This record gives sequence, C-alpha cells and structure tokens, in this order.
Amino acid sequence: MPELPEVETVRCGLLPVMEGARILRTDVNRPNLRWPLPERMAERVSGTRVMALRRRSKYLLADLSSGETLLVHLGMSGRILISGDAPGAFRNRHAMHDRHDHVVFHMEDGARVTFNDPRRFGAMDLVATDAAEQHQRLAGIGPEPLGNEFDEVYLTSTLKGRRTTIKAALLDQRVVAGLGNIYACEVLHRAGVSPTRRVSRIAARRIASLVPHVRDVLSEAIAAGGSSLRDYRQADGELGYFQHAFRAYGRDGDPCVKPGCGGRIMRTVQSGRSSFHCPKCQR
DNA sequence: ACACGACCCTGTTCGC
DNA sequence: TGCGAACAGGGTCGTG
Repeated sequence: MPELPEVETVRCGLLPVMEGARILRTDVNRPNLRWPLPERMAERVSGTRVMALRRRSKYLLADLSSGETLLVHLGMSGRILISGDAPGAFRNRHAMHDRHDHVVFHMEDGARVTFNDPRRFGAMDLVATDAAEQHQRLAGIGPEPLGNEFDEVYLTSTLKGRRTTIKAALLDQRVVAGLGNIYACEVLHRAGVSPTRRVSRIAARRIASLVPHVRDVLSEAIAAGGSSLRDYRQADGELGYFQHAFRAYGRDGDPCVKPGCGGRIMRTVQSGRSSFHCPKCQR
C-alpha cells in the first residue's frame, strides 16, 4: 500500500500527537507481524517519550527517550490511525477494536495510536538510535529521492551498465528510496519512457530526465495526502486524493492524457506486478 | 548480476 | 446467488 508519500503523510499526521509526548502504555496484541515483534516490546516502549518522528524511505522511525528507535514499516495494508480524545483523532472509527489492530500506543494526553494491518506484511523493530541507520533493512537503501544526494549524476552513474528494465530499477530500493508500483508507473509515463525498456538501451540524458519527474510526482503526492485506493488512510482517517491525479496507474484502457498523444493506457505484467503505460508516447 | 517465481497474509472484486 | 480465481500500494528468498 504505502509508498513514500503515504508514509510521509502518516508521519505528518502523527507528529502533533506523538512528537514530544510520552507513551503511557502499549498493547501488543500478537507476537508477530511479518517477523516477530521485538522482545519485550511493550515494556521497552512504555514510559518513554517520543523525541522525534522521522522517515527513511518507507520506514517510520520514532526516536525514544530510552535511547532506542522504533522502526515501523506498513507493508501493503498497514495503517496507523489516531483515535481517542485528541485533536486529529479519527472520529469516524466507531469500533473499539478491530481484529487487525495489532499494536496500540496509549499516549499521555489520551490519544490512541493504532497500528492496523490485515495482511501483516508490515513490520516493527527496536534498535539503538545510534545504530538505526545501520539496521539491516535500512543499510542498503539508496538516497532519499527528495534529498540532495539524488540527482542526475547519481542516477545515471548508478544505472550505468545495468541490464534490468527501467521499471525494475526504479522499484529497486538500493537505487532510490521509497518508490513503489504506483509512483514508478507515474514517473515513467511523465518521462515518456516504457517500463519494459532496458536501462542499457536508454540514453544517459533520458535517464537524467527521470530525476525531476521523480521529485515532482512524489512532492505532488505528498501535497495531496498520498493516494487512497483501498485501505490507505491518513493518520486522522482522511483519504488521500492523489489517485485522482494518476495518469497511468490503474487507467488500463483509458485514453492517454498527454496532449495530442491519442494512445491508450495498457496494463502489462512485469515480474508479477502490474505496469500501466501508454505504448504510443512511452518508448 | 539479474530475472523470475514463490512466498508471506487477508480482503475485495470479477467472471462464470 | 455462489464460488473460485485473480488481484492488491510491500519486501525476501531461493533458483536458474
């Protein structure tokens, strides 16, 4: 579900409720998500204060006053929702407890922060804050696409000599952090590059042209509160609305929106995942 | 090095 | 209406 813009939107929604606030109690309702939850997680987290709430790629990082950092990944269907007596609480949520509410943080001001994940592809871990960046799952991840390190020189040199398709390269988290299936499709449509094209057969100048499109698509999506297709919600329960701005993703059969193109978006499957592109203007 | 499929899960939608 | 298949925004692992 959540790619970088969705995770960033969730982070921003959680900031007013979590940053600087103490976690009074933590309910851990099952032993594992995708992997086992950290040992004695409830005890290690409860009583600490959230000093900062950061994001790296699709991970949320909560730096705790204990010197540990809580890593959270939302997987495909993960949500984090605020409820209880707090500004920004998700008031549409009538049910006290859903069977997929796996972890609940009770904050000192009465807010509840609930991690809900039906498919349980999500994950959490606790590590020393000093070593958070070196965590197994974070260590190999490429630069933040909205940061200075991700630029034309970086992307062209990193992709030089690769034999993969450009879609697979953009989804490869070692190349650039945070892109997923939706935004990779959108970037390639804007850039006019076919998702099936081999990286080695794209001129360096065209590879470089992807950089501003990556930045634009992600920034616009963040500004729109992410994309809500099925289960994604912002932390306050609101829907994101970038899905209305999709030009390729999920538009199978629709006319291409590029002025004067006249092509039709088609769906193909690349290594088990849907790609959407216009065969006329994406080459 | 890389491409691909299987796998991890549940829920929803689609075709017959 | 019912039922199975296909599909879904994530990533890892093993195989060829």
